[in-house]
Amino acid sequence: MERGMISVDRWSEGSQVYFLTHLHADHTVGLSPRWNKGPLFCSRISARLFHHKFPGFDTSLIRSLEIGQWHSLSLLSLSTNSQTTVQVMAIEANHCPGAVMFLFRGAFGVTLYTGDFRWEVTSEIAQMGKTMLLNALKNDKIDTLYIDNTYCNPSYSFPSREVAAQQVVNIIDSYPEHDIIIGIDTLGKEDLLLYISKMLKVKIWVWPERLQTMHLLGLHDNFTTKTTLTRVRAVPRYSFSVETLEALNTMRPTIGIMPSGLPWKLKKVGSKDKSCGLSSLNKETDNDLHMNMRNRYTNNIEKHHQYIYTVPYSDHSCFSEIVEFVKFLCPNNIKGIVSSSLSYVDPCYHLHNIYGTSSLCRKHVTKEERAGVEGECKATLACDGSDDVKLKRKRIKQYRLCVHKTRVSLLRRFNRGAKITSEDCSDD
DNA sequence: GCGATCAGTT
DNA sequence: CACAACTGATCGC
Repeated sequence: MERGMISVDRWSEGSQVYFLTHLHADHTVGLSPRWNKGPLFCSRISARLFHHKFPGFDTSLIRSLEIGQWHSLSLLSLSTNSQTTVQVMAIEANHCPGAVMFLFRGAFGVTLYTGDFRWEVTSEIAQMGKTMLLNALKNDKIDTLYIDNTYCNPSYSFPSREVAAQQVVNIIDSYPEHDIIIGIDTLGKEDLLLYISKMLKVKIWVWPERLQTMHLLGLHDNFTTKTTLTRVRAVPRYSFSVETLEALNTMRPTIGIMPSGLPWKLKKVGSKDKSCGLSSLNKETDNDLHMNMRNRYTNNIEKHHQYIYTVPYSDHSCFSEIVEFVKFLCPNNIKGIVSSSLSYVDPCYHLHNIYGTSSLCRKHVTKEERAGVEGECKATLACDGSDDVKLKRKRIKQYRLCVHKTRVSLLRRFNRGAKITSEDCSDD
């Protein structure tokens, strides 16, 4: 962020202080148990989870910040070569447990780094965040907003997580005799699982390592590692596939649910019929009754495979929420955090029209628009050669028999728990 | 043998 | 297709 001074979710360059918004893997690239470049600031929950993710990490480096309170840091200003005070406040990001935004105030002005965040107008937590931001900013304007632009494109639109969670419950309800598999990551979507657990009055199976995380979050009462106790299981997303579901269905009727903000477009022409075959499942007996029920409960939910539903449950803001957020803050400059997505091409391009209604910011916008166009050109240029690059990069694959698992993968497996794909893992 | 990076997956 | 978040392979030291 501030070169040589402050890094947020960046761990390789040299800074005086480091900030972690949350513990998802794409924000901890470069962090390891041996990392020791300087003090690391994060929320209290992230601090608690930190040792679980990086056992052996030098705990004296970790500083947990109280959410909603200003903290002062004395840093060396590289431009004036003298000590300068920077204030920072952690603000609830409403993304995953422990996730926060960081609001900085210093000689460089006011900067807000959102990390990943969800700005759900209906959610109390987002309202708290809003109040917190208002109180913190008072009359100050944000000079630079680093924003989670993951879904910063008008085509991304999805309901609140409350609504999506109910959709999930409805799906499960409509398959009373089925096992249910839900794809999740190592952190996040706990609220969805809790909602399911409470509404259906069942515990939810998670893999052993995930149960430890639940313990650390104080949520373990609603979870178990005993398969016999429940028909609802949350499994690692990377072990969730069509093949997995088909394999499971040879043993027990099983439905997979993938909570995701992605707008899955079901393209299969004429897929909703006998072409799906229903294979060996004896579903057809009660088909009519249940199909009617399912249709009623699950309209506008994507069933993109015979056994798989995707539900628009997202921990990132949808486009309209991003617009709301930017309108609310009206920052002088906007920078997208996510650089890989299409939306990065011009995070401000999609936003510029909202400035049209807000003359206060107009002059800053034109600057941003220019930046956006520039970025777009660069992206286009990069794309021109992409096929070539891809061809060059595409190496001849050597299909060695890899009996040998690397130490890294074994360690990762050990740390995260084995990749659980089915009905194994008896008890804790 | 390690971290860093690439490739591939849902 | 897209994305985030992940695993596993490979590269370079």
